[in-house]
Amino acid sequence: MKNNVKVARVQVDLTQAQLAEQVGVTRQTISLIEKGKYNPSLKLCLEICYAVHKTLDELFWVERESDA
Amino acid sequence: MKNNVKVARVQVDLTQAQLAEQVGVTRQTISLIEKGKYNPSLKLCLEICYAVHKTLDELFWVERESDA
DNA sequence: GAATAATGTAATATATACATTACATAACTC
DNA sequence: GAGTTATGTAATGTATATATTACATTATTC
Repeated sequence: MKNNVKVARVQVDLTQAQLAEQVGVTRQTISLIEKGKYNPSLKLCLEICYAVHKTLDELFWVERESDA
Repeated sequence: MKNNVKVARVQVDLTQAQLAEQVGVTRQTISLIEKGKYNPSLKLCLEICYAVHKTLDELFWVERESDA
């Protein structure tokens, strides 16, 4: 679950803790999402988008892996 | 969790069952997502995007509700 | 370089996405 | 209108996203 949350968060000058509070989750959840270790819910993805002023595609889009 | 999955699915001429099989979930899951009763995971959202040839923003973006 | 802030991460608990099974209704075809 | 296909949805079980608590490590600041 690679994504661009960390870069976008730093761009708007928020710490993990601040972003977490804005979107209503814990700091640990933000950390794990940035590390790609969680598969976040759509709702949480949208909240993060709003907080850092980006769209879903900008933060979370990944091209399909070439078919097996 | 309003979204545009149903319209996009019909455009590529897939039934709920066919889409479900392509993305690796059950038909019930697709039905509930289309009905807006599930908050799907990012991974599943991406799989659906690939199957119907749309992006996250096209299928799942919703503007932030005006702040309270 | 000590104090503080920011981040990584582990252990355990809880909520919920999703599966499974099943049945009911709606729409389409003969 | 009977048979089939597509869809809605309920009950129960399982996997996992997320919370909570806690501690360690890595900047940053004085």
